Amino acid sequence: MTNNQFLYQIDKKETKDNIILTKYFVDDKFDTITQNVEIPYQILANKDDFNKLNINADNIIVTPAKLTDIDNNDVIKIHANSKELYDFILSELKDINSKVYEHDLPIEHKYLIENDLSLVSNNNFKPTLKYLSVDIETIGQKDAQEIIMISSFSQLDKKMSKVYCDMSKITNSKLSEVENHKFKEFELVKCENEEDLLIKFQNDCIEFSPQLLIGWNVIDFDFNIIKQRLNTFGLDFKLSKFTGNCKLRLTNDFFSQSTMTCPGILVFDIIHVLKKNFYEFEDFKLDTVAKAVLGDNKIDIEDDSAPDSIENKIQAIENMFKKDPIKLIEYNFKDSLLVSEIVEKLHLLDLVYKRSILTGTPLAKVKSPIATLDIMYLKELHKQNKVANTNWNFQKSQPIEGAFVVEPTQGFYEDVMVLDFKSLYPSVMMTFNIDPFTQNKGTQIKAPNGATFSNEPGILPKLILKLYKERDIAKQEKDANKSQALKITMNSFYGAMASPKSRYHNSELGESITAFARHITKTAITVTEDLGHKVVYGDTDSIFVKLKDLSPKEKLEVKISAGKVLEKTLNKYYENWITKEFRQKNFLQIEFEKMYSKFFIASKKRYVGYDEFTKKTQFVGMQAIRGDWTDMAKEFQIKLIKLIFDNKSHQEIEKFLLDEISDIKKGLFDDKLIYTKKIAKPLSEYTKITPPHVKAAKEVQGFSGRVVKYYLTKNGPKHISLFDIKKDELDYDHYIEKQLKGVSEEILNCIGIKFDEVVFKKKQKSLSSFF
DNA sequence: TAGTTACGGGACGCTAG
DNA sequence: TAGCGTCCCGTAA
Repeated sequence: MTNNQFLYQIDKKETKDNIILTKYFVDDKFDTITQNVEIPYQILANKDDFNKLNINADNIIVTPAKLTDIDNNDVIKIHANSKELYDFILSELKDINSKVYEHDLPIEHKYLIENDLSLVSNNNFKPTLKYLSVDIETIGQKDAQEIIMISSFSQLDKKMSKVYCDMSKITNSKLSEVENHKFKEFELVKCENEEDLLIKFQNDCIEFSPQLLIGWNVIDFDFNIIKQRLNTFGLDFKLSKFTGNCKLRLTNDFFSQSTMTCPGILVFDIIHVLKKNFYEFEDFKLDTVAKAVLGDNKIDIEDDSAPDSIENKIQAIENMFKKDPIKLIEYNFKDSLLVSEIVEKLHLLDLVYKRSILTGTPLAKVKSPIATLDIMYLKELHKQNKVANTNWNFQKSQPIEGAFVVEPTQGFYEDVMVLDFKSLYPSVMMTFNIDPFTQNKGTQIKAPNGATFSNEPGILPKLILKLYKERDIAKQEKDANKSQALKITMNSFYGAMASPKSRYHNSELGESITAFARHITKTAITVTEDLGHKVVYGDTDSIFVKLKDLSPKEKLEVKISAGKVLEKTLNKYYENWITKEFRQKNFLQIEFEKMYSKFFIASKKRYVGYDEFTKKTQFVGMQAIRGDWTDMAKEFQIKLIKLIFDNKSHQEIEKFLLDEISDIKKGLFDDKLIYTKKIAKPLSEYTKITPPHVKAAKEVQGFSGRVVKYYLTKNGPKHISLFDIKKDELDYDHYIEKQLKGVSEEILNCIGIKFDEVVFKKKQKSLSSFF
């Protein structure tokens, strides 16, 4: 047996007598190894309280846990030999209002913590899960879909490049063409019917035995339908060689995401993996992401005249299946391939594995900050022979006051430099020793909100410091993924502490973090302005500074070195403050990050800057980057800013505006006047007001889905699937007044151009020339 | 089963007149 | 019909 093993999944099964954990490991040959452990039903309870109970001790084993709780009470471990007894003891303890510790902790996590199991047995082992990327194509109306194809691709085995196709559904005249076609990249598995297709796919999957299934929206769509269709034919939803079926937990509510688990197989929807690792794209269509990541594109199946409504897409697939089944088969395969290529190009799974290994959190849970913090924290806490409370039924608490944002003066500026604090919240937690177990234990450290912390090193700061140091090493080794994994983990801890769902949550502690952060950013502003510079803006951990006596004509190097001087001054200030006032090691660090030679600030959280380092214009928070503005307006704003940054004349800018208006009225931008907005809750719950996108959605019969695309017509909002170019007249005045003016008025104002005057003058002119 | 708060700005819909 | 509070979405950090 090799010692290169990675624990990638851990399942539990409750029996009458005990709990059985199944551990799934992957080794360096990509094989799965399983191991079962039996765990007794166990309770951590307050010793004194338990002794008050009159319980027959024959069936239970009580051992001292050698742990104490936060109030220094002794804790005992109660082993019950049955679920029944366990439940009984619990209810007895509850009756006398006794504390039970860490009882909400999932048993798998408890096991990992108590046994201090490393997820990899050999630290140099870089695990890889054998995955199968899956995509299906269907025909038929919603809720009555039939699967016509399933494609699969594995990064580790070319033989798994397959498209399973139901040949019985292919148009007769095309059948021989498909049968004789030689597909280069994959094997076409010819199936007699849908049932045959499902069985063949299922058998191949079981035989191949991947550790991971991936795809695009693969749980909510592909596997959901695969499950339904298997059940229709009386077949089990089984994809794994290990005992048990796959479980699909779809969430109908609008907030959480669906999950799927199989014995020994994890299932990742790559969309969610990307989002959880802070990747950003224009949207999360496979097409868009593939293009951004790979520069590649899918075979285009969409009819250009019919932008992506779901109905149209279904229709397009049906049409292609009839007219050109070979193309659809290739298209189907390409989807599976693209998902794999995205994953490989970004080393996305490697990032997830690293997060798991670095935090000791099972792969399925790394996306949860609370679970991650819990596992890391409890390991340390137990080492100190302490035990945490159970977070029984958390309640919504008063929101914690958050960050400080500078009220800016709207307008254009030149040479604005951005300095920001590196990982501000983690560095605050380390510097000020913020931890539930150091809280109220001494007054050496006093937060602006009144919370006090001792100098005795806390667990949370220690955890962060460990990650912080590892990140430095990762940076030196140029391991971008490892560095990113550590950054994500560090930054997630504040969120976990500030959530009432976390067992460590308390408002005063949460407040202390943000209060320190506000204080620090405000001090940075004071110190900077005392030097005579001007702070134009700032948000949470950043300040935007216009340096005094710095001519725009100065060379870039001169500007940069001036920025570095300020950076140094500020860092010296904080070093001094922390060591003198708190006698702590200082982790606060501000860095000269950006140099905007051209800068426009619209309001808090909305600005544009031309970055001298990247040589790119960055839009932050502006309409130009918001998904709920029309393309026409967004593109106009970008062009307008460019004209102004390029110092174009007023005449030129006014002409640009007037030309745009006339082009809109000529209908040249009709395809860029579509509004896109998400439906955030079930349609029936919009009771207070009916926003335009909801109106548009309500007119579509049986509307399902979360994205609404609509036009604004003279008769109000109209969903694009119901829009009829002959009957519905686009409301150009609305688009000019709301969209065009909306994205440009405040900008034009700042350079002394009044939108209304320009547009109004034009009207007068055209009228006079008309008469 | 679940990280947080701050913020801008359009549209709606009630209220006063 | 103007003014204003509220809902709603998408965003910054």
